[in-house]
Amino acid sequence: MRLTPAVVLDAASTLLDEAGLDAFSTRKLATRLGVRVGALYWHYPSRQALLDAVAEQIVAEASAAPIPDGDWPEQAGAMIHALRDAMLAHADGARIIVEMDTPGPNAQAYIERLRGLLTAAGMDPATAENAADVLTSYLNGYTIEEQAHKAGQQRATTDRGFEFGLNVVLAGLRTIVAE
Amino acid sequence: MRLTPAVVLDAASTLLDEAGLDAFSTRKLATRLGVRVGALYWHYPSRQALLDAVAEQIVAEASAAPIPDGDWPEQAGAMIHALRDAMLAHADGARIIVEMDTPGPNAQAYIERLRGLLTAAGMDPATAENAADVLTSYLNGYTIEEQAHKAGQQRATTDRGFEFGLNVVLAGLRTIVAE
DNA sequence: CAAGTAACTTGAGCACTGTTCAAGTGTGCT
DNA sequence: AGCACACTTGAACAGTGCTCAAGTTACTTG
Repeated sequence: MRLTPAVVLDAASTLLDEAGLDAFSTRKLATRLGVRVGALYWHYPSRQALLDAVAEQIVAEASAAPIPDGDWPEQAGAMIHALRDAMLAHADGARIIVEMDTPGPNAQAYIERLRGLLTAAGMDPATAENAADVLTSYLNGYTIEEQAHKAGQQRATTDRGFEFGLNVVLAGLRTIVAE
Repeated sequence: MRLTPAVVLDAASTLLDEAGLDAFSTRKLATRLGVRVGALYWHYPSRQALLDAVAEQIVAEASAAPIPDGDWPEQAGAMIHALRDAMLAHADGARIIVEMDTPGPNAQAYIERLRGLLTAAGMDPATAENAADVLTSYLNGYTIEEQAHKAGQQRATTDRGFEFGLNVVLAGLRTIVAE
C-alpha cells in the first residue's frame, strides 16, 4: 500500500505511544511501515515535522472536548483539563506539545480560544495573554514532570496534586479580575 | 594535565552554554579537553550523569542567593526567582534541571527548604508539597518555553510575563493559607 | 491503447551519536 | 627497581537524522 501523510502520522503516533519520545526514530517508523527511511522524507521534511503533526493531533483531541457553560474560571479550567487529558493519553504527550517547533492551526486556535475566554472575563489583551501563559506554563511544567518522573504513581494522586495547583492559579487570577 | 571530575564538569558547563543542550555531545566535550571520549567515562558513567552534575551546579548557584526577611510569599518568590536566574544564566538551563535523572543533594535541599518555608507559613506537609509543586511547575514550564521559543524577545518582556504569573500563583496560595 | 509525466520509493551513503573495553601508559608507593 | 593502581587510548558496536541519484509505480494526456 502506498504511503500517505495520514498513514505515516498514524503509525508515528502509535510508535510514539509504544516506545516513548526518546526511542522514537525514523528508522523504527519506517520498519513498522515496511518501507525505507527515505520514503518518510517525501511526506514529512524532518523527524521534528512529524512530531509537530502528532502534537497538532493531540491538541485536536483536546479541542474536541466540550467546554461546559459556567463562569470563566470553570471554562478555563475545563480547557486546561482537556489538554491535560489529551497529553496524558499519549506517552510523553506533554513534551511532544512543548517541544513543538512551529505551532499549527490547532495549537493556535486553542490558545486563541483560551485568551478569548479571558478577555471576555474582563481582562485586557495583554493581561489575558499573560494569564493564558500562567495556565499553560503550569500545565506543561506539571505534566512534563509527571510523565518523566512519576510514572509509578497512581493517577489519582497526581491528579489531586494537579487539581490543587490549577485551583491555586485560578484563585490567583480571580483576584486580578476582581482588582 | 590529568582529568578530574571537576575539570570535566567545568568544560561540560562551558560547552553546554556555547552549544546548547541538543548540540552537547561527549565527543565535542572530549575534543575540547584534548582527550578521547573513553576518558570521560572513567569520571562519569554516562552523558546524563554529567548533565545531572551540571544541573546540581545550577541549583547550587540558585541556593547561594540570599533569601531576604519578609513574609512567606516574599521568601518563596525570592527562592523561585533565584532558581530562575540560575536557569537563565545557562543555555537550556531549565531543560537541564527538569530532565535531571536523579536529583542530587542540592536539588533535594532546595525543595526541602521551599517546603519548609511553606509549612512554617501554616500549611500542613501535604499541602506544602503541593504548593511547592505549583511554584516549581510554573517556573519550569514558563522558563523552558522561554528558553526554547522566546530567544529573540527582550528579557524585560519575558520577565514581566513571569512576574505576573508568579504573583498570580502566590496570590492563589495566599487564599489557601487564609482559608 | 501508447507515451509521457508526475508521484513516489529505494539503496546506498554521509556524518554524526552514546557507550564499551582490552590493551597501553603514566604516577606514586614500597 | 619493581609493583600496583589510576587513568587513557584506539577501536569498535550499534545506532541516529538526513540526502539524493536512480529506479519504480500510477495517472493523465494525445
